[in-house]
Amino acid sequence: MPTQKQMPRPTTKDLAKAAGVSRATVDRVLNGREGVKQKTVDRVNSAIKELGFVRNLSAANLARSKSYRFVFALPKSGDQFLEQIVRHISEAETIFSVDHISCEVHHIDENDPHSISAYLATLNPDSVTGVAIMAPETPQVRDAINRLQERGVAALPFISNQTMMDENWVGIDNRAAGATAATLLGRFIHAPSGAIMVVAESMQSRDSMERRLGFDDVMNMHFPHLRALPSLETYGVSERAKAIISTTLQNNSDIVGIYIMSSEARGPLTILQDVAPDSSVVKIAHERTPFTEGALRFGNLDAVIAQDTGHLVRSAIRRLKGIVDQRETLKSQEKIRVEILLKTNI
Amino acid sequence: MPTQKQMPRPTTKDLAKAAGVSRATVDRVLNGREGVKQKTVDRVNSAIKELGFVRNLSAANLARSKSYRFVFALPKSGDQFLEQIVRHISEAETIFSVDHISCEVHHIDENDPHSISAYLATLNPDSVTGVAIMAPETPQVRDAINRLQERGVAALPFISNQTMMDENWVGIDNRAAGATAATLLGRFIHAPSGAIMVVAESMQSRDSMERRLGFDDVMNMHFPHLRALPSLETYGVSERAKAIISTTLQNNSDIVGIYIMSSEARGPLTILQDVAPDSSVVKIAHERTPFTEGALRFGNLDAVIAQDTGHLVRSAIRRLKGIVDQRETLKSQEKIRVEILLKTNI
DNA sequence: TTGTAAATGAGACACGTGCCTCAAAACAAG
DNA sequence: CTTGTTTTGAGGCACGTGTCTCATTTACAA
Repeated sequence: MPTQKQMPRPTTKDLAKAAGVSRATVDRVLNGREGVKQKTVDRVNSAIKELGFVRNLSAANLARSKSYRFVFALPKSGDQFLEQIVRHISEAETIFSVDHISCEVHHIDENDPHSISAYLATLNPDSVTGVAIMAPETPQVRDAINRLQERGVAALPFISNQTMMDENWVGIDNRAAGATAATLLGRFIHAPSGAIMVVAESMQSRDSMERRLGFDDVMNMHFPHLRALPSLETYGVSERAKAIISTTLQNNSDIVGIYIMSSEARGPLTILQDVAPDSSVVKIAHERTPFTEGALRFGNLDAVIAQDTGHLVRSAIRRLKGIVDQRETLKSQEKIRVEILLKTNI
Repeated sequence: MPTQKQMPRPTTKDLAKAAGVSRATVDRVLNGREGVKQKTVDRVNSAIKELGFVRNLSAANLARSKSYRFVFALPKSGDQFLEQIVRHISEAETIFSVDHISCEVHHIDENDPHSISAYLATLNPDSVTGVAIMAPETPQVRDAINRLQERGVAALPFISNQTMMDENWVGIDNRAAGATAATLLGRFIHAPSGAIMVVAESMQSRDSMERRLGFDDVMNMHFPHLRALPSLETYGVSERAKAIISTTLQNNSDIVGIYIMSSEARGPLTILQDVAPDSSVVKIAHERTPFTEGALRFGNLDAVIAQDTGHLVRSAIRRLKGIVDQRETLKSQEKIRVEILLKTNI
């Protein structure tokens, strides 16, 4: 029974001894204080490597009685998807409280980049450790994010993507999401030909555009017998939605599939059930909400493309904390998956 | 700008003051030492509620310089699924090291319940904090798990389910997984009728049985035009697999779909490609591995039903830690999802 | 009332790190 | 060499909790 010796982790004291300096100097190096000769810095750093020293974060946070205060800047509009997110934020707070993390939701006007950037400008490191920002991409917001980071507040685009943020955001690959919707529609539809209605809230947003791109890619490539119609934009107004949806249905008697791209499926789907209650049409929507779950169960939806909102929230928190602590986060854990929900795996 | 006051969390000192006792007594109550009058215990407990006191785990662990040592008891057989798990265990170790958690893999002979229970009997709280056990259900193993817990070692069934463990295990709902496979097969197959071949490693295991049950449920209910054949058991032997698969193909010329139920898809799928390379047959397998990913990309598989191995591992670690710390874990986070992978959302 | 056991309190030290002060040592420039 | 500056060391206190010891108080039975 070869039980490995349980070597305790080296401490700053061990470090000091190994580097032949005092604990005070070790502290100076570890916390980047100035007034240390380069040679000494090097000596300490190589001792760190040699011993495999990692600072004990709990002890450090205890000593400076540090706590993390994160803000989620979310759009005002209260659709079910956002409700889920808010719910998961408070849920996450309970489990992250052991790490002294607290979270707060701040509602922003997603259509007013100026007010968003003004709000972000008010945040300072003393009161807020980090922000997760869900807002459409605009130059103002991007600048505000950069300035936040310079000021020492961690900032992270959340769900809504921002160009040039590349790896540095939390959310799904929307192109893959659209492609997945197309694949499912294509394979679920048995008709030899027909049209597919695509409903969006607005095609202005980067997310919608990417979804549509991925959708069209797959449609053109693999299902040329199906005709994807131009995206209908509801602008979140139900009268308008009703009008354009019923017009489209009238003008295209061969509709065999419907792709609801927006994160709020309730409106369009309810209208569809009013206008065309029969329907052997294949229907796919986005995001898990109480409504889409119900629709899946009752067979009013055939599939849902979703991102796990709980995971989104926890991932954002972990990554904000990672930025603050200057630690890497685990990529494989933080990747948000494009989930497919059927009646059987809700 | 209503900045909330950042009230620091109450400490044991505050508790003592509030309860009108000394810190020593607070400690006696908090850590369940005896020799405290019931009345005093009550007084402290109500003070805890009143103040909303939660002990600072990092400080506590620092004080007793506690660290967690978890063992993953995994089958010997080295299929790709297990390799993924092992990989994710070492990956998880890096991110959990900040919590002073270390993990170790111990290989067990999954077909020898006696040796498994003998191994588990050797574990004691001094060297091992908790074990995640992946082993088929047997009375011996179940007993060994119970005895572990009595001895103060956290124990958690892992991936392989055990009856009566109910909520207390880490893994997917295999019935739902089977049902999901059936739904996808049913909807992907456009033929008006035909047979479906079902390949398993063995139907002895609880997991296989549950998958088959869920599969048949959906098949019978929603796709009566398809005929699911009896499960073929490969016993992990490739000669046998080859024989029974080709026989089945010969005897059923109308096969339109294949469901590979085992966690190792490579064997059966390779054989299929040898025996029947053309194939417009719809094929679905389990578990994400380098092999199944490749097969999805090349179109040799139409879908994969998977459980996120990284999530499985991290969930097990969190839950073991939860048991040790006597804290609740977040159900919504620990639920392992039945994932559907297509070419587009790998 | 006394004796004894049970219950509680007071205090110290430890865990690993941050942060501060003050003195000592090393170094540079004149 | 002296003077002034930079670099380093020694040491202490703090963070919140665990775990001792020893003294003191309280409760209860004789």
